[in-house]
Amino acid sequence: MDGHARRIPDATVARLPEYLRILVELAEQRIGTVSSERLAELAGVNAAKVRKDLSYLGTYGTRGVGYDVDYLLFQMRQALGVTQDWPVVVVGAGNLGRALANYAGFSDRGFPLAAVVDVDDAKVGTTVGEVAVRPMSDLAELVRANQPVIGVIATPGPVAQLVADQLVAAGVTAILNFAPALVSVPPNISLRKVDLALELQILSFYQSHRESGSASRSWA
Amino acid sequence: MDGHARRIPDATVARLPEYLRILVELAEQRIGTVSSERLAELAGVNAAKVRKDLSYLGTYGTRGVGYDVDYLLFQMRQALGVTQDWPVVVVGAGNLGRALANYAGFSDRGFPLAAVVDVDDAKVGTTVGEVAVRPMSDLAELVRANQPVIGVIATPGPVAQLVADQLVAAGVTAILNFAPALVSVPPNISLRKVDLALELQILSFYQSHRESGSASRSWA
DNA sequence: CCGAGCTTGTGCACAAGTTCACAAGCGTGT
DNA sequence: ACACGCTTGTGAACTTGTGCACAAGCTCGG
Repeated sequence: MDGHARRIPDATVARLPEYLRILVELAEQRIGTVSSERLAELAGVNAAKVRKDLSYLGTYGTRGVGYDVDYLLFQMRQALGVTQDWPVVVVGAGNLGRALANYAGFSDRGFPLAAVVDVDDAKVGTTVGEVAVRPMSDLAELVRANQPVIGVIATPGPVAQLVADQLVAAGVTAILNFAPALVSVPPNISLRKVDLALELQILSFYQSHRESGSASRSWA
Repeated sequence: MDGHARRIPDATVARLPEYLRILVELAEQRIGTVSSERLAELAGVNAAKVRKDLSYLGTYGTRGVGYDVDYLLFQMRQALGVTQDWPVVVVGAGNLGRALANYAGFSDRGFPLAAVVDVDDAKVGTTVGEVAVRPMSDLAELVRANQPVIGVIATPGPVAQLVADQLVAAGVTAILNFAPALVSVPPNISLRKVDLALELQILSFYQSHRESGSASRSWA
C-alpha cells in the first residue's frame, strides 16, 4: 500500500540471504508464524535489527503475532530476485573451478551450473560436475543462451582481470570472484569477492590476539 | 618505542590480509618502497584509509618516502600471526570438503592441509588432496599432533553445530564454517562463516535492483 | 644549512550501522 | 466492549567506520 521504495542499506542486504535460508527451513517444518525474536535467535543477531531489516522490504508483520512465514518468504525471494534460477558459468577448470562446479549447494539453492570454460585445450572436453568443459571462445554464446547469468572467476589471480573483462564483454552483469586479485568492472556490473585464504588469515589474527577476541564478528 | 597497543578495529583487520597479499607481490617484484597512495590503488581503497589502517600496526612509514615493503611485510605477518604455518583440518569429505582439500591456494599461503576426516566409513581411507580420509574418532589425535590448527567445517548444514562442538572438544580454537547453518562456539574460540550460495544471492539482489547498484561494496 | 617537494600520521566532521526503548496496534478472553 | 499481554515498527542515542585536509617530518639539491 505504500511506496515502500526505501533504499535498502548494504548491511541489511548482506543479511537477507541468511533470513531466507532460515525461512525456508521454517516453512519446511510447517511453522506458520515467526516472531522477530525467534528469527533473531536463529540468525544469531539482535531482534531489533531483524525488525528494522524486514521493515525495509515493505513487508509488514502483525503486531502481537509476528510474521507469516510463507508471506515473508515470498517477499524475501522477491526482494532478492531469486524467484527464478540464476544459471552460473564458471571460468577456470582448475582445482577451485572443479570444486565449485561439483558443489551441489549451488544448484540446490537456485544457481544451477550452466557451463564451465577454460583456456587450456587439454581440459576442454573433460567432464566437470555435470557439464563438459568448453573453450573460452564459447563464452559469449554460452552467456547469450543462459541470460541472465552469473559469472564465477575461478582462475589464478594474475588473469582474473582479463577474465572479468571477457565476462563483461560477453554480457555478464554479475560476477563472483574467487581469485586472489583486485578486479574492477564498469559501474552497474555487480561484483563480489571471496578469498578463502583471506578468511583463514583473519582467523589467524584473532587467534594471535586472543585476549578479547571478537572474531565471530563475521555474521554467524 | 611506543606502547603501540591500540586495539585494531574489525574493519581494519578484514583489510590486512589484502594488504599482505599485495605486499608479497611487491616484494616479489623487488620493489623496495611503496606509498599509501599506490597501496590504496592496488587494494582498491582510499589512501587515507590505508594510512590509518597501517598506523594501527604501530608500523611507521617514512614521511616524504613511503613504506619499506620488506619491513611492512614483516610487521603485517607478525600482526596477522602468519609467521608460521597454520595446518588445516577439514571435516567432511563430500564435494565441498574434497574441493577445499584439493585447493592448492591454501597451502601456498601458509595453510597446509593436515587432514581430512569424515563420519562415513565408506569414505574413510580414500585419498583426498594429498592425504587419506580419517574417521571422526581420529579427530582429537590429529588436532593434538598439529596444534595450533584451524578447523574447516565442510559438512551439510544440519550437522555443522555438532561438528563444531567436536572440534572445540578436540582443542581447535579457530573454525571456518562453510556449512549453511548458524554455529555457536564458546567465547575465545574464533569463528568465521563463508556461504557460497549466500554470495550469489547478494549478487542477485543488486542485479534485480540495478539502478544505483553499489554491489562492489564487498571489499575489492 | 636552508628551502622545496613529497608523504605520513591524525584531528575532525560526517556517514553508516546498531541497539535501546517505547508508542502503536493486534488478538484473545472475559 | 474493554482490558491485558504480546509483538511490531521506529525515533533517537550511540558506536563504528570513512574521508578530508593539514601539520609534522623526511630527503635531496643547491
